[in-house]
Amino acid sequence: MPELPEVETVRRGLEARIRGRSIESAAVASNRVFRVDPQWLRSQIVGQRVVALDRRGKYLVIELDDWYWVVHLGMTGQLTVKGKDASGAGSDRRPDGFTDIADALDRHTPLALRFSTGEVMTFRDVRKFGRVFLIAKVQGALTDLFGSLGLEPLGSSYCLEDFLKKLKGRKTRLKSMLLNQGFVAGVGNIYADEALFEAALHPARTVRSLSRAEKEALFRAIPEVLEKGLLYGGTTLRDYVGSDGEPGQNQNGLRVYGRDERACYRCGTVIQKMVISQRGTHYCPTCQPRSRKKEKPNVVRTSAV
DNA sequence: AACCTTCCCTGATGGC
DNA sequence: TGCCATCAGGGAAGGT
Repeated sequence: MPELPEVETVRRGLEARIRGRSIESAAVASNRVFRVDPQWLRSQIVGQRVVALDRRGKYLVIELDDWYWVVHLGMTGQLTVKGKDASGAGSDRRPDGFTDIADALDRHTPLALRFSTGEVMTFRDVRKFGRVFLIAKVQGALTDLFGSLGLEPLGSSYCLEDFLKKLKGRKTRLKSMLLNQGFVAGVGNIYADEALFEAALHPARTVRSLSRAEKEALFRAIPEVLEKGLLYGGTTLRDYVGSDGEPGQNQNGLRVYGRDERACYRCGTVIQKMVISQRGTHYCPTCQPRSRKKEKPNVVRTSAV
């Protein structure tokens, strides 16, 4: 599930591989991921150069000469680049393995393009929860798309004052708040659970039940778990791969997500799973008590690590 | 306005 | 072996 660390890993990979390159040819197939007419998109991006790669929350922004080409990977989206010598070259084939760029399309791959240098980039999305936009580069062009997004947790703009302002007057549960991109952009189901564990907060607690110290703990925990995910190249549970096609490694470092019925690394208690906002939610009932922590927390340590 | 629920979509998985 | 139900979840849309 591509969340901020996964999207940022893809962005960095693309930065190294396609920035400055020109799109020589492209193929698109009708697919619900396109939020613009796919043939129109194709006609507009061919001949354009990749000027920059940016990210806002879970959105990847591929800046072309005249367009912002915005991609959201949804649940299973994969944006990968293969070098010109990456696949078996037949006698009648291009060095990249495709006679025609349209040959790179398949049932789950509605978009493929070739750069002037020979690399081929494809967008694959099995479950079609991804989205592709093409927006003209004019002042405020991305406001419609990004205007409602919340704080950017890894940016220098991320500050406690704004965070507290966002939480003010809210009654929603912590897990729901973290999943809502209007509070903090880029957190998804996995990192929400990890952040709540890191902050020692029960996911079903409400925003208004938090003490000042607890809000500060959550404020700090969010970028902490995202940075860790980024350090390990993202979390791969099933579909996620970076732009090089390689999975991430952060799944090995998760503290609670997917660990229900196993022992908490911190205290040994069995990790529980519940559903909040229709999402599987994992937590340690000892480390993340539902009622507010006592003045003198008495954490029992039954196992190391 | 704030908050919650439903729905989209497909492959993997488990029960029988 | 095959068939069917269930599960996973980001975010838009609809409901309260």
